[in-house]
Amino acid sequence: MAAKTDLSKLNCSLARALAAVGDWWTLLIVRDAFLGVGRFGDFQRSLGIARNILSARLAALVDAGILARRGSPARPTYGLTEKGREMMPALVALMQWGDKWESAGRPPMIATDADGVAVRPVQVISRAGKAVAADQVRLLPGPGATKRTRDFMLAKGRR
Amino acid sequence: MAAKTDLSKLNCSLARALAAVGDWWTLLIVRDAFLGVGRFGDFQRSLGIARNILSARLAALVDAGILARRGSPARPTYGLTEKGREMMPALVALMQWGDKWESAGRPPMIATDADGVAVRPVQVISRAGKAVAADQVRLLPGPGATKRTRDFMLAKGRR
DNA sequence: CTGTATCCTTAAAGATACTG
DNA sequence: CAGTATCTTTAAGGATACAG
Repeated sequence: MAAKTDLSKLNCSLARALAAVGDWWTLLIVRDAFLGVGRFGDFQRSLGIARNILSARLAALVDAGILARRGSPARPTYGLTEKGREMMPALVALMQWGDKWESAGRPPMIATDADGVAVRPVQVISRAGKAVAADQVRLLPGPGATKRTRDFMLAKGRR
Repeated sequence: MAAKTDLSKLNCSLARALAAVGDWWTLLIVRDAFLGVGRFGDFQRSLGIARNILSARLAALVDAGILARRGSPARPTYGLTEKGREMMPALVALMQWGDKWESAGRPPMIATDADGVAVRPVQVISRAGKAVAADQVRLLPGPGATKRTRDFMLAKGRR
């Protein structure tokens, strides 16, 4: 990072999402939270992260409304909020991508439904309910687009 | 990051995915590539990234097999490979999360199908074809899990 | 056990000049 | 236009000691 540009200014939801959770530790902490980890010490041992960094990350996640501190202040538990839980599809999609392309076909971890049956690969689904292939997905300006963004996207979006 | 631990050692697909694409610029470059950007200069202007950084990131992405250099060596075009295109669901999921939680309901950009109709929010879908709520998704050890990972996940995974 | 406070190292990012 | 080569800055991360 170092002297990094502020991603949250880029007028892009992806950039904002990354600004909120855009480093390794943050997403891995969220993953641990999904796994049921809640204690400071458990995060620390699970991830091998330095205590001060973990402290800062947890505070940032609470600040961002992704985690919530619960229980006794002296010995709190960190749990996902709704905002945090809604990261699940992105997390699973990333994990599946890693499974397929970076784990040589031997995934250390798989996402399942409540019955323990592996879920489908996450897909982009059209309004009509059909899977949309990656090269068919288009990114178009939304209501929050600036003129600059709009011009850029329309110029480049023609394919 | 500075003296960072090597994420690719964590035996976690998410960590490996993050190790491959785990910084802001990388994902934003991939996003631009989805938008049709292919030229060095266009990436540079679009993102406001320093030339040397862009150069390094593009090389890393090519090296990781996410982008491919095509056309004349003197004036190449960077295009997504299949591995790159398969990041789309994760990218869209992250973008939608940013839309909902970080863009005050005015998304600068929306994902649509080929007809320009906004796609559904990305969901985790069970083998049987039903949406799985975030708190119903379970993460279980896969074939590549080490004993340590397995023990950890089973201990924490009980909910 | 859950942090906070320091100190230190290092690598990531920026700026910029230069080359093919 | 598409990079490479330097140089500098800065902040992220690690280690560790200390506090409640």
